[in-house]
Amino acid sequence: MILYGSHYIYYQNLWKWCSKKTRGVITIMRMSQLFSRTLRPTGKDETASAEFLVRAGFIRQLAAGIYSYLPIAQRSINKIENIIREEMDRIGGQEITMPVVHPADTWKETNRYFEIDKELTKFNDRWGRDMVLAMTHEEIATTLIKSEIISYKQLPQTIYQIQTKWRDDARPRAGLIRVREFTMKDSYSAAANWEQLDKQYEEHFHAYFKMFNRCGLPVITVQSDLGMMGGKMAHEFMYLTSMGEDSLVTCDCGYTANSEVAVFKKEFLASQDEVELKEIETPGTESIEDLSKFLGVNSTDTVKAVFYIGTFQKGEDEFEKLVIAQIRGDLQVNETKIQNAIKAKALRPAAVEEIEGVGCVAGYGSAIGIKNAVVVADDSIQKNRNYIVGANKVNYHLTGARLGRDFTPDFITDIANAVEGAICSCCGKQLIFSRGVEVGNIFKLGTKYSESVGAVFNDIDGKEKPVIMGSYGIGVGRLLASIVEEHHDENGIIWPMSVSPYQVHLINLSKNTEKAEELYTSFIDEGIEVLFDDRTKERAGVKFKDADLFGIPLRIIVGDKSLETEEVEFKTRCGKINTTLKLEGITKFLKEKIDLMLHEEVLSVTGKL
RNA sequence: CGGGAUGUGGCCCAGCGGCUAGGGCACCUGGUUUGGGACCAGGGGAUCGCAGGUUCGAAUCCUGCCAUCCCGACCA
Repeated sequence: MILYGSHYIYYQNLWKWCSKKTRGVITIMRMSQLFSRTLRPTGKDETASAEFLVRAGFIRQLAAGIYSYLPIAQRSINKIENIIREEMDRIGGQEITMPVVHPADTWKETNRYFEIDKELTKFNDRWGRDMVLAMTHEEIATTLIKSEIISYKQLPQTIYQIQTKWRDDARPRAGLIRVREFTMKDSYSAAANWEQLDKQYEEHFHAYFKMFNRCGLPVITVQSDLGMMGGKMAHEFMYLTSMGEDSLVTCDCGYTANSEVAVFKKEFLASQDEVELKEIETPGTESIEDLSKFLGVNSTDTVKAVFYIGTFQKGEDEFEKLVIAQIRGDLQVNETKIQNAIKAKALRPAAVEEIEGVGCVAGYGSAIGIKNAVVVADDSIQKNRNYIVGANKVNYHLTGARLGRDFTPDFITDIANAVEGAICSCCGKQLIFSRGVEVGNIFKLGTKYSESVGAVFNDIDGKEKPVIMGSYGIGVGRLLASIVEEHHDENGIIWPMSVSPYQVHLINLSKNTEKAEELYTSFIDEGIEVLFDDRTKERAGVKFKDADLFGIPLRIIVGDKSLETEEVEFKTRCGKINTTLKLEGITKFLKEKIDLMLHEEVLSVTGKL
């Protein structure tokens, strides 16, 4: 039914439009008609995925961290999304779509409206109401759960969507790896008890591995920071690559963690008798290295102070306060751990004036005698030892300082940063440091959101309880880029069959287009996804270069020479096969090859894990 | 938010006080070529990021702003 002016036109022979051949002609792609174009090398130093996706005409940048996906990319994206859908549906997920623009109210209820800084974009609608752009959907999913779930009999439930998110990231980079606007698969689970949540979490854990495997991407899981999500437990799915921006540790014993939360074994020393606090002159010893050299002591006998300004939230008010982090001299502090320990909204290094403002002296600082500051100490500082600490006086330190007696931190916990050479706390071996891209994550949220939104249900005992939730994300564009990072050579992309925009790249080099056209239609009729390079004005070299760039796994070349013997050339993009095929039975051969590749890919990626 | 760099036809870059802003790629026309990014001839296409200022004269120098990229901070 088409509307022209005010008249409806009904097609009499609608069935014709749905016939197999016609449908095929509609879904085709001929290179001569492709919307995008390929670009020459730029010579810019870019990550492989960014360079090839742009050059091959998959994506175009609109602004920093904001991209359009062109037709060929969209085909890959659709395949990735469908793999995600299949695996989500398999664990009982139900697909929904939630809005991208939210009234700020719910975000105020959970306090994230105030807690999250500039990354959350806030604006007003025409009535002046506070609105936000969705950076994630916990608030809205919880609101939906609140409205739909009233009884334990309805639980457990998992809903998911594949939706646009906006995060005003301070530093977008590396093409699609780190962007501001992106598509994300996010699921939210609702459970009546913790056992149900554990099961949902585990199901997601396995489903994620399946999805990444099917997309041809090897990943590992690491224990991760809870960050702005809050909650109880979290894992990140990491694709290991040197261009990754996340730093993580692994160990042969199986321990893995994002280095933000990585724990390691700290050396504990023999106890010492209590001595008096004594001030000593230590000129020009602003660093631990200078200090221990000057005094001829080990750096483990010192305690350093690192100063930050923490932003804290109290109700709707926020305030800043100096934070003094104390840690044994040989160790480094980890800002994420500090921020989590003291429950600060934000943390930044303090300026000298701010340090002096509470009576501390940078280079000779400690928490001893300081009132107006939040003090957090690392658990490497032993109660039964004497330490050399700053005297808050230029060129002076204190000896014999004891934890508990001389300084009494507000928090004592692990705030140490795992660095190269750190020892695994599980098995005692050296931790291995790597870099990776976070392609997915899973969180046990617990009742954080259900409590603030009021998503409650009646349990079997008749009592009203908050729903126990989980949240699980996968960055679709980042996944696409990671796949390219993993599968490319110097000439372009080498798609895994499962996510390749097309299965077969049919290249015609013959002036007589008849044979190629014939093949093309027969491929379409057999359901083979084919990209047809039917361009007559391009030379062979251009077509080959473009084909390499596109990275479609199978290639059929129609040329005059092989046609003489009723043959065409067959080549795989990975370079393993380069041969000729009889025209007879070629579609059957290709279909079998495609199926085989889909099967083998999953096996080979699984083998890497 | 700190540090650095760059903005010149669609893309990559040259020009860095002197008059009509230049090349390569891409595009259009014609011809020759035709298996790994062809060649010849002709042609179209630019508010030189924006706004001020200095100057007889500004793409070029100065100031401010904006944008993009890289490093760091930040980030599910």
